[in-house]
Amino acid sequence: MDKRYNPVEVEEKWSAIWEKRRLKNSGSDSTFSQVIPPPNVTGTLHMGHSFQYAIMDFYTRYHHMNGKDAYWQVGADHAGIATQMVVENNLAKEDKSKDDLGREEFLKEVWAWKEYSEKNITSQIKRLGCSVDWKKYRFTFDDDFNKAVNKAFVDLYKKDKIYRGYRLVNWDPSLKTAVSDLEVYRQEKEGKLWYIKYPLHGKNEFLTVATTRPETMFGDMAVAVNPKDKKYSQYIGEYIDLPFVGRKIPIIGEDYVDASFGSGCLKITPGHDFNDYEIGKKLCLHEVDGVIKTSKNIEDFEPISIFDDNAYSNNSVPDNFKNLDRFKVRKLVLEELEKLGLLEKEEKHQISIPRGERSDIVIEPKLSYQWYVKTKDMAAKANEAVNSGKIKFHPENWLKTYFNWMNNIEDWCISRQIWWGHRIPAWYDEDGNAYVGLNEEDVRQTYNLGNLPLKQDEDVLDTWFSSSLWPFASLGWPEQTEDLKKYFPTSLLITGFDIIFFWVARMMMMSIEFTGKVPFENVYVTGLIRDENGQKMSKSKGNIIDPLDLIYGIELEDLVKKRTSNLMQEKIANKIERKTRGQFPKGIDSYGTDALRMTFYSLATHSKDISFEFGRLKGYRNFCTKVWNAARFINNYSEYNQTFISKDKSDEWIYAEFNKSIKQIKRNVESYRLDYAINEIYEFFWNKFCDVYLEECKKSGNTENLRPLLKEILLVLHPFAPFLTEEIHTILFDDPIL
RNA sequence: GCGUCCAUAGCUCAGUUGGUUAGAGUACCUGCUCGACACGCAGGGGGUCGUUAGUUCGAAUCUAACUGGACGCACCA
Repeated sequence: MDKRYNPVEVEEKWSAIWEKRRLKNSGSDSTFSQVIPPPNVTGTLHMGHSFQYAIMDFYTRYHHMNGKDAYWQVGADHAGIATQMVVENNLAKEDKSKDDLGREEFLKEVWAWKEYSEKNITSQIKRLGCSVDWKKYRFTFDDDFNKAVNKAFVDLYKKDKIYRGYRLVNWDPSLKTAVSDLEVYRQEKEGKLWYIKYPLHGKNEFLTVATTRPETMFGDMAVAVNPKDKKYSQYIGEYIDLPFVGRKIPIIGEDYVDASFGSGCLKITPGHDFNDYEIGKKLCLHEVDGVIKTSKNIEDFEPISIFDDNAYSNNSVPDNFKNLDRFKVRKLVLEELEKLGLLEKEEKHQISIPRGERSDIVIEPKLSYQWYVKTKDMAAKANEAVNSGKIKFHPENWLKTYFNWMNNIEDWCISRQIWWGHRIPAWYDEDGNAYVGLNEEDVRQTYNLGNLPLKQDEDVLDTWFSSSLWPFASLGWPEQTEDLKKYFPTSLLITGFDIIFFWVARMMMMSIEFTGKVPFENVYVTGLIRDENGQKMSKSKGNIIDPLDLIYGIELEDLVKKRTSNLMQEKIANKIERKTRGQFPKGIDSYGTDALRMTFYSLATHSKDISFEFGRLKGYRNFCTKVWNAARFINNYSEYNQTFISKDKSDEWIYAEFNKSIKQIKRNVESYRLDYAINEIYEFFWNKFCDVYLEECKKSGNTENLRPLLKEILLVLHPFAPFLTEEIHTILFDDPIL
């Protein structure tokens, strides 16, 4: 044995062995199962993945060693929008767009990328020593999974839990697709509130409306005032002549209007604002010969849409405002209003702008046909499972976050106007009637359509729709496979708090819907890995650490290159380079996977942000060396007991301490406190076993118990540091642990 | 607006039911090349536990207010 432990060599050896095997306790009637949150095939894995996989692997090995039939389902996610964006960006570098290629050719490109990314990801998972069965690998867009997705869609449709609706959605003008509420974030910003004078019809008077979005005035269909507002209530029933357009729009009374805000008059633009849409719907606003009318018939409701898919003004606006970007329209509208003397004033105003989480572009509410899942009933059932204790959250306080969202859940828009994803299993005839079925043949038979020309829906499903089926579909559903029977519901789900709504809640709803069972019994919600200052790791901040660089180490020049290449803004490269050189003047050392794993466990506290810190990593690398050297020392004694037999006070003491530690560790592991657990074994090994017991043994010469005790310790340590312990165990006992 | 979380050593964090002198890793200081390990050993310094008031025999821990910070949800045009 070398004086220093060389993790890289040892780890490469064992990970190559482990990737070919499958942990099995087939005789056991008690199982432990979990599914991997399938990583997106968008590139490579980051620290957050490594962190969570380290914990998942811990639990898999731990339960396996405790006699359970432990199973960890592995796989990857096709990640619709995210992956499509990566491939589109790659094409853009060659000055090509997806439309140049066409749908079929483009999808070929995406599949090629998927292969590339998948190879990276799987090799990384293997390198971390994850005990998964690679023969059971699943991809959310493989053929069987596609069937499961179609079946889920069709079943929900038949149960009237999926419907198609024409309404306002969050439209991403850069991706040109609808996105769900969750995929929109709000940016707080200082904006402006413009006061615009709207001329009253047949009078030489004006009503002043206040708006943050003057460009949408072409879509105005009413002006609303509060009926209790004495200043304006007399105008209810009169009309406005909408400037530029000449449309006659009614002045209506609406309790929703806050008389004290702005001018107290609110312009109603049902085609471009969610609140206005609701008001417009209530009054069934529609235009007849340049006049907006109200009615009691919901069929009449017809909002005016003034932007196209790119958020450029369309034919519903006057000629000189046509075919312009919405922000240019705004500028022009303000200029023209000014010229007409209709712009009364502008005020500074705090606004929150909706932006697409992927594209960062300002979301434009847009009228369109989309598919929706009715969520209220499903959410109620999921909540019931939580309330009855069938699903437990760890730590529990995440329940509040969960309920906060679930109790106010809205229908889920699941259609996306992109190409990479599960095509919606709906077919249309020439009149636009939709038929839903597993495939075209199924549709023709079910609806008795004969040879009627049919065209499949061009849209694909939200990625989270397929992800929500993952816990059971990855195990074989809708087939009643052995795996499904044995490992479902799964025991544990380990995931970050950031996807409780996106994923955890939706898995719960879908699982109960389709299997009648909860998807998992326990949810261990982890924090998110941040840099050493608690900052989110991102390419643009230049603070990304690749877990592989911690395992293998990296030269400074390579690290600088890695951090400064492919930046969106070239300007920040210098800053990042300086920062990197300052922080890592000698590059990054090689620490090995076990040290990294143990660092992750020690950081797995119950806080939301987890600052990754090199001090810890160094400490655990030192610990690995310590364990190695203790083993090397013990290996020098050729006489030893087969099992631990207490001979003196020192023996009794260490064995009692060891048993205390084992008990603590068990307790901590079961309560999802791996930070306590790792600390316990660390402290026992270093402070008690090495510093005290080993020294006592040297003095007394009673060294026969060292070897059997080390063997026992290695077993306890194994799920924390699998490579190191396997190597030592094999050297000293000529036999691997697992 | 509603809600959640955080503030403890230079740094990053624990503090598991309210109970001795508040802990760990790292960094720092002083000795040690003495046969496992200098990625080590033996010592050491370093904290008014964000502020204030309260509950209590006893508070880092419970309560309230405040200050500073992170985040989630819903939003007034």
